[in-house]
Amino acid sequence: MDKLVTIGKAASLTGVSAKMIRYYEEIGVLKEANRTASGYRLYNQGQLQQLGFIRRARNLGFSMTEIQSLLNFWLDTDRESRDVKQLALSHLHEINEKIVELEQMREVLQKLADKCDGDDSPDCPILEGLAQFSSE
Amino acid sequence: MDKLVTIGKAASLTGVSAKMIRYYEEIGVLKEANRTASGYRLYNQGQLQQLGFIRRARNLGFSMTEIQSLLNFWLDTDRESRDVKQLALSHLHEINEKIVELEQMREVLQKLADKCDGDDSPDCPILEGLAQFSSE
DNA sequence: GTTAAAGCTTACCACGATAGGAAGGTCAAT
DNA sequence: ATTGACCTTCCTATCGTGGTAAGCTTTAAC
Repeated sequence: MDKLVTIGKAASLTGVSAKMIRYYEEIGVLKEANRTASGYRLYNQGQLQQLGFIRRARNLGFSMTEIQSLLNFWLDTDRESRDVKQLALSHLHEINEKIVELEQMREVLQKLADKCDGDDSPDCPILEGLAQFSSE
Repeated sequence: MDKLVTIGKAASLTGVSAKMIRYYEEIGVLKEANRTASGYRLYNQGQLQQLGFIRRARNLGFSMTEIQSLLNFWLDTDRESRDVKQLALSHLHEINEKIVELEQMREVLQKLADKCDGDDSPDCPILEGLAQFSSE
C-alpha cells in the first residue's frame, strides 16, 4: 500500500521545503504530482525517495540541470554507469576548480592581512594592496 | 591635469564592464559620475583608481556590501586599520568555510565515484549512494 | 454543527552580481 | 550628410531560495 502525503508532510519527511518541491515541478525536474479533488498535491513513497535523492545531490553541489540528468539516469534502469560517472567526475572537476580559486583568494588575502597591524593607526597594507595590487 | 574618459574607456582601462560601472553607481557603491552636457558619464583618474580597487576586491571574493565598506575605509584617511583588518579576517573566515564545505563534497563524491566502474553495466554506486545515503 | 487554526493553492516580489538586448540620442570621421 | 561607434535608459534573464498576500480546504476544538 502506497501511503500518500500532502506537500507539507513531504517537505518535513524529505528535508526539501514545499516551496522547492513546487519549484522542482515547475522547472520539470519532477513530474507533475497527482492532485486531490480540491487540488492538493499528493506524493507517494517513490516520489518521496526522489525528493531525498534531489536533496542529497544538492548537498553535493550538483546544479539542478545535473540533478535532472542524475534523476533520469536513476529512473532509467538501462543506463550505463559510464554516463553517471562521467557526470560525477565533471562535477568533481568543477569542485576542484572552485577550491583552487578560493585557496588563491585565501593566500593573497592572508598575506595582506598578515602585513596589517590592525590597530588604531590609519596605515593599512590591505587597502594599499587593493589600491594598487602588484601582480595584476 | 585630470584626464576625463567616458564609460567605455573607463571599462577597458579598469577591466570593469560599462554595465557594471553603471550598476555600482546605481547601488550606491560609486558616487554619481559627472556628465557631459549630453549626458555621457565622465571619469577622472581617481574614479578609475576606485574601479580598479573594486575589481581587485571582487577578485578576492568580497561582496559588494563589503567592498562599499572597504572603499569608504580607503577614502577615509582617518580610518583605523583595525576595522579594515577585521573585515578582511571575517571574509577570510568565510572563504575558509567555503573551502571546507567544498572539500567535504569532494570527499563524498570522490568516494562514490571511486566505487563506480564507469562501464556499460547499469550498476552504479553513485546513484545508489544518492538514493539512500548512509550518513544523512 | 459552528468556528478557528492549520494547511494548501496560485501569483507575485526579492536577493546578488552579471549579461543581453532594444530603442533612441550623440560624437567623430569620412 | 551619412555612417558607425559610442552612449543613454529600460527591460529581461540567470539560479536557487525565501517571503508574502489572497483565497480555498481540511482538521481540530468546542
